[in-house]
Amino acid sequence: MDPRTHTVLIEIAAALLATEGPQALSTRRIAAEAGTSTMAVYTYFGGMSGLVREVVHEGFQRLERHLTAVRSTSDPVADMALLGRAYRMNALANPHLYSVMFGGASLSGFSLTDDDRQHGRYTLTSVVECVAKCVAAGRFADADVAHVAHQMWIATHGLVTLELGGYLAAPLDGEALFEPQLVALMVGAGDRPDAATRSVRSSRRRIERELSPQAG
Amino acid sequence: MDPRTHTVLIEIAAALLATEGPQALSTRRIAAEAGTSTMAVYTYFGGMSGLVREVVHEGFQRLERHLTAVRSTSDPVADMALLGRAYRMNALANPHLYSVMFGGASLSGFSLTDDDRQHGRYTLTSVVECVAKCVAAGRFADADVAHVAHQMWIATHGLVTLELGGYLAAPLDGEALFEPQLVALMVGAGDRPDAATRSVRSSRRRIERELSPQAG
DNA sequence: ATTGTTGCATAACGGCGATATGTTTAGCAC
DNA sequence: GTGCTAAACATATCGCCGTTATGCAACAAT
Repeated sequence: MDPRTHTVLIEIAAALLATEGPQALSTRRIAAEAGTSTMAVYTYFGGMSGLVREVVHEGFQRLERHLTAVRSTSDPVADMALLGRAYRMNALANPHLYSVMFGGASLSGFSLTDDDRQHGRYTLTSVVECVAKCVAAGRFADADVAHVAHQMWIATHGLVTLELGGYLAAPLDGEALFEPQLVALMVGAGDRPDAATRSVRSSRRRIERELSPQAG
Repeated sequence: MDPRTHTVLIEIAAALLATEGPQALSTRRIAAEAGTSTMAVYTYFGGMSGLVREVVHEGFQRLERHLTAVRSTSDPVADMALLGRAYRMNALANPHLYSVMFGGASLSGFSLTDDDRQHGRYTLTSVVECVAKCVAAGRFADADVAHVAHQMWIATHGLVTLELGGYLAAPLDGEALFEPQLVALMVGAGDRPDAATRSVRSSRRRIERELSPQAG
């Protein structure tokens, strides 16, 4: 059992999924790129499904890392917007992976187990904590925190999947819809419209400020 | 060119997709069930993708029929909730079809064209009209109607896809999240919380009333 | 009647996931 | 060192897939 081959196979599969999409994932192709035979996929992962499962777990971990990497500011509502941005950007950066993770993109009989989905639900913990902060700060109404967190997740997921599916065309594309969508939900959660708008806009400015040094 | 064979193939494909999922869709299986050969799929649809495309178009039409079949009441906000219910119920009744339509469930290299997606966007026309009514009735703020309609669509789509993916588990399943999600968005659109809650609840009672004679 | 076209059956091709069957290698008791 | 065992991997094969090529019967037009 060579742990290097194990990781190499996952990385190659992830790269193939990212660059050429689900239909590029085949045992023969992966084995060829790894310089081994198709049997490696079976000895290490029990088959194609097992390998895809590992790639999906990797995707969940990456998503979780992106979300926990969001630094909290003094404005919890702005933090929520930052969380949404991080979530959306991660999905847009890895569209095929996101589809397999949440879209149930049925690739050659692969399907997630309840265990896999449990990883996906951890996505919510960051959001729940943020909603709790918003409530504690008096910005959101003292409603069911889990409900509100789910609403944020659902809306962002819906936006992302429709965007990935090509259903949000310019001029009303995902970018133009993201902020008003968040503001509407925040107002629905009890925040004042002007305050929510300010928080969301400030989160955008913060992102732009952080990205500009990298672009320059 | 037998138009009956044409329709029979589509119906069989749709039935297979509905009952056994995407992986049951194969030219050989469909041809066997239709009592013909695999060539029929190619003479009529040019290949598997063409057949799937017809099934998807059928799905869009069925969705549109479900949405336009929603009778408008005296309360446009309740109408919006009824629209959302019809959308969700249609998706839950045809989960595999919905995945192919919007989830980009990559089955054997099939992918939607911009023309296909245009059909999907017609989904919005019912919603846009309903939002316009809500604004006209003074229930929603006089904001961008297209934005609000998109928000409704996005949220309902997000709820449905997460539900289909198995990510909304009891006790916070799709059923428990549907109404608060709608209320939050309606409040975000400018409606008063108590009024929105009443409208959504009345829409649920209306549905229950209409379904009870069928159940008995 | 002949010709061309259409509709579909049959067979074949390349590629897929998966399995069966070697073959080679690694670890280890002695 | 030798011999044994088990794992890692290669090769070949099976059944299924979408697709294409080929053949053939029915029919239309001339």
